[in-house]
Amino acid sequence: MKLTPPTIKDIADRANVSISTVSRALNNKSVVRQDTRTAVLEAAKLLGYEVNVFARGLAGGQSMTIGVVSREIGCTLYDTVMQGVIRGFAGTGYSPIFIEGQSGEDFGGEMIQKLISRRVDGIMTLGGDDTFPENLLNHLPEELPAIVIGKSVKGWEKRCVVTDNFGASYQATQLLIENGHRDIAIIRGDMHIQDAISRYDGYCKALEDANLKVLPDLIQNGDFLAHSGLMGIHALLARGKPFTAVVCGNDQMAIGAKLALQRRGIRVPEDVSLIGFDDEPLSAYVSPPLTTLRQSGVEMGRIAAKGLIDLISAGSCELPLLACELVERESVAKLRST
Amino acid sequence: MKLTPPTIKDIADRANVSISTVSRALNNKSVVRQDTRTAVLEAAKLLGYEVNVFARGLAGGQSMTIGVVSREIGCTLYDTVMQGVIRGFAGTGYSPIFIEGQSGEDFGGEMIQKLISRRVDGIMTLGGDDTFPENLLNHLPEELPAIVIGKSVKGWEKRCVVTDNFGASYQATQLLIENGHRDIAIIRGDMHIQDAISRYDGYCKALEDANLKVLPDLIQNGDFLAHSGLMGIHALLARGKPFTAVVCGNDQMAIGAKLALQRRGIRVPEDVSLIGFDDEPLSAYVSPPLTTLRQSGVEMGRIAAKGLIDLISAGSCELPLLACELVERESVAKLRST
DNA sequence: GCAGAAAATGAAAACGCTTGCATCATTTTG
DNA sequence: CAAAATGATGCAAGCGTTTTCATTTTCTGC
Repeated sequence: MKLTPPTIKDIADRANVSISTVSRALNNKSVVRQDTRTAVLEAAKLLGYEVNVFARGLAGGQSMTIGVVSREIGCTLYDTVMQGVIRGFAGTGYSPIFIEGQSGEDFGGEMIQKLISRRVDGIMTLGGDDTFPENLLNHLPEELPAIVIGKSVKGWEKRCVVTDNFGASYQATQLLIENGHRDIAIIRGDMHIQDAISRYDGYCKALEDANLKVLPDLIQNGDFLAHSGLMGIHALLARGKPFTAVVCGNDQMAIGAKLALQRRGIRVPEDVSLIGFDDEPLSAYVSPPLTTLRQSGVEMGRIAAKGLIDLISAGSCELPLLACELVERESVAKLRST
Repeated sequence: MKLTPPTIKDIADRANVSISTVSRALNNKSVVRQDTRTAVLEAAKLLGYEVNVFARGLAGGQSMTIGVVSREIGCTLYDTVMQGVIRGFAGTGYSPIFIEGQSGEDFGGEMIQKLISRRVDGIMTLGGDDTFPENLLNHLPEELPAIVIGKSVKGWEKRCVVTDNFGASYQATQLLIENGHRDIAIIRGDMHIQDAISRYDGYCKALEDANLKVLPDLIQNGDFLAHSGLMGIHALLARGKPFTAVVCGNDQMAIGAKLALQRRGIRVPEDVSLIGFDDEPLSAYVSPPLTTLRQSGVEMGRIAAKGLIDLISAGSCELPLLACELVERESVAKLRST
């Protein structure tokens, strides 16, 4: 590797133009004549020129850096979203940097400072709870392009990449209802998290639309981890209120629930149907294979990245509402007539 | 947010010193008098100063950026390693940027250029296959600090963060042997990947040390995905050579294998014992719960981050060989005397 | 109390790029 | 055909740091 990479000065010499022209040609400003531009571009290519991000950033140009800020990660979905983000930015010149806020962190403070310090060209937020990402967004300079992933934030609807959790959950619950189930329990995810809330709402709506009651005895809280699914079943059972199906906040909890049921001698799906969310890699390989609603984290990340780039360059972006795909496997069965 | 963040000039004015002194004080150079330093630091704090990474980078200082380059990710373990890396750098001032090389990418070219362009202070590589990360490392400037995660690279032993896959696999196989098993099959991971190779080697060594033969008929290739575990069992069974235990390259394949076995009416662990790797979140919640060797990706990432920082600041680092922890659950049983 | 050494500080030159303004070349217009 | 408008290019001033070198201050030993 060359110790001192070529600079625009080198290009300028080689192409017999001034460095300003080189800069303009490289940045696709319109004021360069076509043949000069190609000459410059050729010289640049020949020299293996790569812009010095720092110099550009300093000079007031773009930093080509995107700040991706999230609350504590640890949820499988957002891991894959990160992947999608990385891929989405690959080859675009932008580099995402990830900032993970510890819970309870002062988002207005340190985090913003870090973003400023790096002069990010845009930011993305990952995930949502009661206060995040609103607390961050509120402190952001108006003109900084931002995309929100995983929560539909008031006033930012056009800039949110979300899966239709409500609709998906509605669909899941409806599937259960169509199969004859009446006593449908739910093990919710962490209700501080937006996804959990939307899914719960979808469950309620589906029930109501079918003239079924939402019974507190059939509602159990979890935290998206398998263990809470398992404990959830025990809690549900302990209440004595019978149920024949359970909507689970995600696959992990569904699998925990499944285990708890099976250990108690309750068969899935013969006695109790189960449905999850996310379609994790393993969900197809448990017994019975889990019926679930698939959403692609990678896709979310990709879309968000593309959206943010559009936002930066064009000032606007088009973001589709991502639908979940129902993956019917074997954990849901028709209610046996008793 | 202030539109123009404070600069060292502002601090200098406020503390009645020159900007050079401010710079020195901020960077902990020894040549500043103690009281001047505190004065500067106070002023900086008061103004909410945050260094402009670009200016620093340009001026030849540090970029405070770490390049994390990997082959295609998609393996759950490396997702969590990424998390560990992010956390490991949190609060240190360094920001990792992730670069994912598509397979077949010319590592000597574009990728290096990007790293240079960003003037990274150090790099980390994630994962390993036949040629990666050697192909990258060879093109690196000598003086660039680098840490390798997931492969023990020749000549870089001191800079590799690896789990003892060989030892872990040896231990796994040994556990099976201790339980009386003689006919032990293996479903290997993708043999282009270092982890798969080491695990296979450990399996062979354990067998040999117990005077058992490594039989080609009991060796099956997989790709770390559950489906390949499932197919692996079918292939193994089709060969007709009986076996009573299977070492699987990771938990996903183990769970795929388990399903295949159960579907064929072969009981786990009564008829065939199964052992996996990685201890994925769900591994404890399948039936029977999977015996496995746990390794912590987050821990790997953390350690690597710390190591790299040491390397950058002190010129050397201490990296422990990470041991896997045997998690005994219920997928391994004593061989029934026939 | 002073010479000289050591320590602390300041002035100014990079670092590589963008960009406003001035300049020069090329068209267009009257 | 001259004058004005337009288009393309060059010049030079930053951007906020670090760092070298020179200068000033403080300390040491006599």
